Amino acid sequence: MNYWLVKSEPGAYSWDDFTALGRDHWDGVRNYQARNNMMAMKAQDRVLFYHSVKDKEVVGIAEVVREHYPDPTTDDTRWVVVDLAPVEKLPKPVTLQQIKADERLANIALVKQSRLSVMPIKEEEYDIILSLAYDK
DNA sequence: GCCAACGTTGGC
DNA sequence: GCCAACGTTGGC
Repeated sequence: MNYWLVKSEPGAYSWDDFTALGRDHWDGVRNYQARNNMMAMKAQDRVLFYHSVKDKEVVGIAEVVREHYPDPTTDDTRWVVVDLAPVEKLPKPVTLQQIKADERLANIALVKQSRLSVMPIKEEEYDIILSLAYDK
């Protein structure tokens, strides 16, 4: 089991949009590093759903339900999508501020590489983020 | 709304 | 193959 974090601007595509659909393909990734991360995703991997720009917080957990396949929104064969389904909404969103304030999370890509939209998360880091979501 | 960081493109 | 110009992302 691997762990990931994906970003979306809530104005463009929010957690609520995602849960309303129940399942959706994650399209529009046009960055090689992010694409490579998606290609490494396996069914059942856990994916943190992060709202960028406006909220700047992790809002929910999703699950990979279909591994990568060609992006149906483009003819360009370089790009792929995965299918994700919501698992649960976090009882309390974990803000970027909280993540930055926690020294155990100092090395996650969300902080180090702010422009990457699909990134791997270590299991320990995933656990820490969930503990922040559930403890407070 | 601004701008820093960074990825991509294209001229040479 | 280098690098300047340009576009985009996302935090502030």
